[in-house]
Amino acid sequence: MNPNDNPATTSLAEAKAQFVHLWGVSGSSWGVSKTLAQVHALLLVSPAALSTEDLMEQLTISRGNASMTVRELLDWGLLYKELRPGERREYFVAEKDMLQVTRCIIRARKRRELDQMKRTLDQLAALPGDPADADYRAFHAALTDIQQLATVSDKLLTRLMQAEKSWFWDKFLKMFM
Amino acid sequence: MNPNDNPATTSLAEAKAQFVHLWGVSGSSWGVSKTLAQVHALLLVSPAALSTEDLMEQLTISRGNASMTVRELLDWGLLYKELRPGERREYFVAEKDMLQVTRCIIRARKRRELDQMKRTLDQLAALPGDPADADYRAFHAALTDIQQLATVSDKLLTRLMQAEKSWFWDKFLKMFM
DNA sequence: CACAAGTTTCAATAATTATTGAAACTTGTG
DNA sequence: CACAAGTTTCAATAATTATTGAAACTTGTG
Repeated sequence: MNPNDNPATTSLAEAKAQFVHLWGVSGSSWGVSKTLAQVHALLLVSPAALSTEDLMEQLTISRGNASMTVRELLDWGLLYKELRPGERREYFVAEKDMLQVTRCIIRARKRRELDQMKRTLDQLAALPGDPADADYRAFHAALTDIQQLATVSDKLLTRLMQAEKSWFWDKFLKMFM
Repeated sequence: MNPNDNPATTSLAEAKAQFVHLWGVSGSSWGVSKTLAQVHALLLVSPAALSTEDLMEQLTISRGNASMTVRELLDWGLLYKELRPGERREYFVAEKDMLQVTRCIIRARKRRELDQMKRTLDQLAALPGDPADADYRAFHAALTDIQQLATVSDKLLTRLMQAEKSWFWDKFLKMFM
């Protein structure tokens, strides 16, 4: 009897499939492609490492898509290569520690959403203007506010990224006391 | 002489235009449409309230686009209507307090990115399974981790949203001591 | 070096998302 | 109620982003 025939295993496989599907949907609202989210989800709940071939098959995506997606996830730090001696084929495992996963995601999103904005804000704030002009002062004050906020967010995110589990919980508790 | 001819005013207008442009670019990386970000930016740095007509003209967008975008920003809580007695036309002003703006953005993003995910996670966690199966236990443990993380993020964001300026700075300082 | 077994790139295409613009609607006023 | 002055809706279209799949590349081995 194929082990997938027993009801418990079948329902587990279904649950995993559903997780992959739902993670994909969520991925879209987080601004990453459905495929990226699905590959990540699939590897997160897969006890064994999977090859590009496995991913293509299980998610019915093309070889090119699988390759690019895996490369991006490696870049985020969410996946590791697992090399098997005597095999050309590469296998991938997901980082399973959710604290680490969170750090990687924060890092990637900060880079994409915040760092770029900070650079352009600095540029704008450096533009010259007439301090005697009330309109100019108002504009400059708004810019400064935004910059300050960006700086605070940056610091907060950076701190969260470096956080140890204990630190995180400690501060978190303090925050809500 | 047209006031826009003096150099200081011209450079201010240019700086504002650049701000609107850069906010639009940033908007894309934040997952909102360029137009939404630009309308918001334009109103943020505009001392006076603007009408749909003004927005169409200054950003060269269509009436439909302007209407939908303004409606969405009102929905986020980032814009207010300014009604002028004896005029049919509606004018809009932006919320200028950046702490408020941040709250609105956190609320909207939380709703879009987190709340939906939490619901689906709860659904998945409720799926039955065989506790004797090691694979099932691993899957369930992963789910629980993710749920826990989602809950913590939710609480953190909710707290940030309710934050008073003083509270925010106080906690923020404590956090980095 | 030729070949096998893989991976990566990238132009073409598909899918998705944003925008237009005209028609339908709303609201206040003579 | 007819009209003017606006707003909203939504099907068609444009713009953007993701995906495919075949060709180019890489790497290890006899």
